[in-house]
Amino acid sequence: MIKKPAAKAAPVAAPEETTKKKIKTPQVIRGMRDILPEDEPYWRHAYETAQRVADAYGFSRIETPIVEPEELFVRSVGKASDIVEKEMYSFQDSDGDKICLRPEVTASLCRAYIANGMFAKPQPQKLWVWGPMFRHDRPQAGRYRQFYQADFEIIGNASPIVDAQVILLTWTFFKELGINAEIRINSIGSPEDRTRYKMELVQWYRTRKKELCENCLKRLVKNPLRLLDCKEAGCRALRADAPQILDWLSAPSKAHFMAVLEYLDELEIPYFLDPFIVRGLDYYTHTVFEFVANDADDSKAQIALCGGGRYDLLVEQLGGKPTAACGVAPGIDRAVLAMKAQNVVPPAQPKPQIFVAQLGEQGRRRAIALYEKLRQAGFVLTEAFSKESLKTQLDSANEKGVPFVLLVGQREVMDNTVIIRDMESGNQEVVDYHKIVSEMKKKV
RNA sequence: GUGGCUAUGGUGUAGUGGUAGCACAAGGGCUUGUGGAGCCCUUUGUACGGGUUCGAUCCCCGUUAGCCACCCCA
Repeated sequence: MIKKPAAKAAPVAAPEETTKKKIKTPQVIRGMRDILPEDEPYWRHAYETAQRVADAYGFSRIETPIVEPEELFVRSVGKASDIVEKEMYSFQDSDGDKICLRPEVTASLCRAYIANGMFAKPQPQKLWVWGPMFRHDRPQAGRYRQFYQADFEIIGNASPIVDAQVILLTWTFFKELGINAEIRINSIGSPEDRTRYKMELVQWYRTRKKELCENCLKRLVKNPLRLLDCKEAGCRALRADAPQILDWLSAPSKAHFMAVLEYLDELEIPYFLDPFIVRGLDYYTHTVFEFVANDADDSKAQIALCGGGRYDLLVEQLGGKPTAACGVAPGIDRAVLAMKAQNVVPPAQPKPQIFVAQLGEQGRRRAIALYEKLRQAGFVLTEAFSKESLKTQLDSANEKGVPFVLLVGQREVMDNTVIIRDMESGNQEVVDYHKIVSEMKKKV
C-alpha cells in the first residue's frame, strides 16, 4: 500500500467528494452467519472430538449431498411436521425438479443406505455425517437457518443395546467436549401404542377443558401430545395427573425400553425419565431422548444440544427392506454455545517455534527460502515478510510468543549465515546457513 | 409464523434537535540491523429508506438485522 506523505498539505480542494458515493455491501442472509477465526478453536475441537468418538465406536464417515429431493423429507420427517410444512428451503431447479436443502440428515442416510445396497453388508451399519442443515425458522441465539450437525446412525438392528450404544456415544461426545449435559429419555412406543395413548389423552383432557389455556385448547385438536409441554402454570399442574405414555406401551415396547435403561444403568450413565418428551419428527418410534446443557444460567430457556431416537420404520417407508435403526444428531452451534457458557477452553493449536525475520531485499529473498527449508524439515514457523522494519517484525514475533527468531539481512546473505535470536534471553548467535536445520533441531 | 426490546468506527461504549467523543484493535512512525515499556501520527462510525423541522444521529413511520419470549427444534 502506498502511503501518503506525512506532511500535511494545507487546505486541499477535495475533488474526492464526488467519488465518495457509498456502495452497498451485500449482507449476509438472515439466519446465516460467518463463523470467524476467533471461534475456530471451538469448531475444530468439536469436529476432532466427533471424529475421535466415531472412530472409537466404529462409525464410518460418509458424506451425502446438501441438496436432496423434497420428497425425501416429506415422506420421512412428515408432511404435517413443522419442518416440512413451513421450514424447508424448497425450490424447483431449471429442470422443474422439486428439490430442497436438507433440513436434517437421517433421511439422507437412510436413502444412501438403500441406494448403495448397504443392507448387503454386515449389519448393523454404523455411519456418521457432519455438515450444514437448513431450516427457515425465525433466528434466535442458538438457532440459525444454516446450522451444523454431527449425525450418528446405527442402521440394521432392533436390539435395545443399539439404543444404549447411541446414547453412550453421545454421552462420550459431550463429555470429551467438556460440556456438562443431562439426558432426558422417554419411549413413544410403536405407532399403535401411540394411537391408543393419544385417544386416552384426548379423552382425559376433554373432561378438563375448562382448566386449559387457550393454546392448549387448539393443541387438543391439532397435536394432543403437545399438551404435555405447555408452560402455563395451570396446564402444568394438570399434566402431573395426566395419563403417561409409559403406562400405555405394549409389553414388547415396554420391555425394549426397560432394557435400554438397564444398559444405561450398567454403564452408570445418569438419565432423567421424561414422560413429556415428544419429538417433532414423524419417523421416531420407541426410544427418544435429548441432551440438555447443565448451565447455571436459568434466565434462558434450555435448548436441546441434540435429539435422537429409534426409527424402526423409516427405511421401509423410503422403499427399503424393513430395517430397524437408531441415531442421534448433536447440534454443533449449540455445542459451541454450551462450551462458551461452561467456560470450556478448547485445546490449543501448535504454536510456531520459529519466526523468520528479514532485512533488505536480498535478505527477504533468502528468508522466504529459509522458511520453506525449515517447513520441509517439519518446523512450525511464522513470519511477517510483508513488513520492512525489523522492529515491527520482532514485535510481531514477541506478540506471538515465538521462542526463536532467525534473522537474515544483507550481511548474513554475504557471509552465508543466519542469526539465531533467543527471544527469552535476548542472546544471539551466528550459524552457517547450511547447518541451520540441524542447529534448530537441537534447540527446539 | 406471532409478540416485545434494540441498532453510534473493526470491537466495546459516551453524547447532543445545530452532523460526534473515549478505550481497545488496526496501520504508520520515534536514524531500513533488534521485541516486551513509552511517545507521536493516521484510518474507520450515527444500519437503510422516508417524514416532521430552518436544521435530525437524536422525534415519527417503514425496511432490514440482532436479541428475548412464544411456536418449533439442533
